[in-house]
Amino acid sequence: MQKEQDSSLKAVRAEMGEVREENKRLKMHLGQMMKDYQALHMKFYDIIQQDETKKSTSTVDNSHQAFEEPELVSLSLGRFSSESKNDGKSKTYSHGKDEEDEKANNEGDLSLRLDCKFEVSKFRNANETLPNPSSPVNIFKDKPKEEVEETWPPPKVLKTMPSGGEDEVAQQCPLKKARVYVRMRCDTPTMNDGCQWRKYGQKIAKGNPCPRAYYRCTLASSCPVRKQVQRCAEDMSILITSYEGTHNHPLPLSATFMASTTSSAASMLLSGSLSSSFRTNPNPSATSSSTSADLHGLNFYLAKDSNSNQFYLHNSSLSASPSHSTITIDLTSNPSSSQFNRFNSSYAPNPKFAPASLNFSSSESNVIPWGNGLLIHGSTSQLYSRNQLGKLNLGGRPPMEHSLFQPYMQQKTPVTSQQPLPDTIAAATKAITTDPSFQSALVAALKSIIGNESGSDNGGSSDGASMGGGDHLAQKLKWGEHFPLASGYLHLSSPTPKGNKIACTTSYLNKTTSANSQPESMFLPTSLPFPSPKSASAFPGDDRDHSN
DNA sequence: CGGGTTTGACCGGCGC
DNA sequence: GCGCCGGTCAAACCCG
Repeated sequence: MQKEQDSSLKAVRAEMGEVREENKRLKMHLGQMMKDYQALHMKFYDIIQQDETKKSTSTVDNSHQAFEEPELVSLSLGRFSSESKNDGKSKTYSHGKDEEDEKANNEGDLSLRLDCKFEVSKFRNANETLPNPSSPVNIFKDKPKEEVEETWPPPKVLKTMPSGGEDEVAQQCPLKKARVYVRMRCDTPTMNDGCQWRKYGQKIAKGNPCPRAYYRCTLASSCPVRKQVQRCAEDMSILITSYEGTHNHPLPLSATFMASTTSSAASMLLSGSLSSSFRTNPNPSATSSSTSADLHGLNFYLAKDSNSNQFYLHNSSLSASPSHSTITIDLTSNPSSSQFNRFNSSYAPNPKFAPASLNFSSSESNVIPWGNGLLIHGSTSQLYSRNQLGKLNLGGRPPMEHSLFQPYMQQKTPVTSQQPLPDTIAAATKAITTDPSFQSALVAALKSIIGNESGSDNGGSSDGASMGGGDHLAQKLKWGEHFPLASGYLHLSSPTPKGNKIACTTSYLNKTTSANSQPESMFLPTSLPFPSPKSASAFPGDDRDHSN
């Protein structure tokens, strides 16, 4: 008995040592990335400022272009193209000095290091020596390689997808399907994701009494994007929407959130961002083995089902199967429910799809102010992921973001806190629900996080008519209308591929915040995100997507 | 009348 | 080969 304890203790210590070593390496990489980031950030500002001054007097379309371009430049993190186009650019993560300091102050926080792991995982191809070989458990060692080869959009989609355009990169490796599931509580039959959808079919899927509705994007006649809407069998209030394909046309801003989210998530899924090292997770609920990790603030908790090769995610994650890759974005704000169980039981009706979830909700999330320009969203619900923080780098131009977030950041919360922080949550909730500036900034931040798929989704692009620079406010209003942050729980994750860091570009933020005189109605806090205003029926059975 | 929805039929993949 | 099942098609229908 004693021997066993000693040996296990030794093992744990050895593991700790390895993790420490890995941490050191990661920190080094982080530092390097920070330098690159700072440099690129400065360059980016210059470019943006030039752009803005150049195009401020242009037509609506041009203004829009000015709006879109910065995203294409600065937010193209985590695209497939980013890797080949500009490795340096891909390093423009949101790691700020504060964050680095914060990490330094949290020596023992493994999650932060894992955060780094994903950061560097992006450069796996370029630098095979990146840390993680000593990782105690690396169940994804093989898996990610598969994922790397996976592609987005799926081949099926490619058949109908017009060549050229911004999907070129994606078309370069048409191998596997990727599907992004979005879970959210929604009373309405379908969430309004900003796109126009035409229903083309409905089926009763096995295992779910609620019919599944099939939609295709009608914003462009040739758009290959399809979505399926289905009520969760176990919780009818949860709407499960799956997206497949990539928009090959400009999207209205209101649609970019979801499009970018799904696209980014899929990209991350397919790009093998999970390839970095993982650690075993002692969570007994894990079916076989489990891992937890963090993708730039996205709490990853994966439980690998050895039988089905499925990865269930506690908080957020993604996975791929040889045939089909799925990722789940959980936007349900249900503090009382067990996400893990949800995913395990009610999710992924089709077992042949390796389900994964990217949970934007957390039972014990907090919004942690983190220094200048960094808004940290973290979850405290994991065993060792509780300090993994989704980071919104709202910095870059300290004065503005600082002033913007100062009031909320002053709701200081210890990063190392292990318990739910009601005060913080309350503060965040209040901030989210009451302060339009904050909301606006969050919109920008979210947009920046997941809007970097604009290359394929044309995130930030517009439907042309109303998306001019002068209509930015209107866009935001629309956006806010479509995407009210739920229940005061703001769960930000950053499903960017290849572990790209989330960065809220200052240009966008500035634009956003500069128009922060918008009325408070910009965000209508509601417990149900993405309500479809026109929706009439409550179930996909009579699921009419009136999001158009 | 045009566009969207409904719904049964059809098709292809997959497992047995 | 057969049946199941998910996904899609397309004619009929509905609605503004």
